[in-house]
Amino acid sequence: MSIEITFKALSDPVRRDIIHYLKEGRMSAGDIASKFDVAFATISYHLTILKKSSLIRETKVKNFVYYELNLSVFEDLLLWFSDFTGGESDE
Amino acid sequence: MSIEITFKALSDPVRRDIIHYLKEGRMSAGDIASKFDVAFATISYHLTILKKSSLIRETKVKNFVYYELNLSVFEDLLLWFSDFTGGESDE
DNA sequence: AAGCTATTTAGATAATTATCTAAATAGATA
DNA sequence: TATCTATTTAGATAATTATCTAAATAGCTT
Repeated sequence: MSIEITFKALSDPVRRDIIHYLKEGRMSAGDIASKFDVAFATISYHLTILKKSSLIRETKVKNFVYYELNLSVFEDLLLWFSDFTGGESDE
Repeated sequence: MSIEITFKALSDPVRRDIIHYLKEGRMSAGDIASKFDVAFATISYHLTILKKSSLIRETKVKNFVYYELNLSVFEDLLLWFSDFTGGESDE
């Protein structure tokens, strides 16, 4: 996981909304897209970025593509932050 | 604190490097800038963005401007992430 | 006041990113 | 096979962002 790619992925409101929806469980690309007022292809673009960041992963079933959160990356991020709040100032 | 502004602030590598330096303690704008190979004014721009996100705060002493981390915002972010990972209170 | 020192602001430009429409791909079904 | 459904890719464009140089601000020191 690259923190660069991950933070870039999280820096867009549409992408944060997507991961919020995925908190409730896996969804198909189409179902995700239908929640937004932007073009289908735009959501596909955002899903690709989220996938590259490993924040989500895909599963193909029939001709659907389902997406779900990859929680282990969120835990890595928690760790990144706790480095600041934790108190150890040792490199 | 707006999560939008905060994530945007964290999405740039120079800004993440700045907060990394500030982990060691407060520093003047000039000392921060001297760590980077970009123009002074560029670092000033980044400091403004970090300040707007409340990730850092400034203190003016003489004609220096010192910056330091604002840890409470990091804790808010920790909370934002733990919402995904299941929370720390429920095991 | 004049001249430093530290930092920010302005204005311009290059690079990156988000968005759109249209076309392409891939699997499912008649 | 032809066609439908779901999704992605391509190409274009608009919006945003990071960067630079030059000028401005503000506080110190003599």
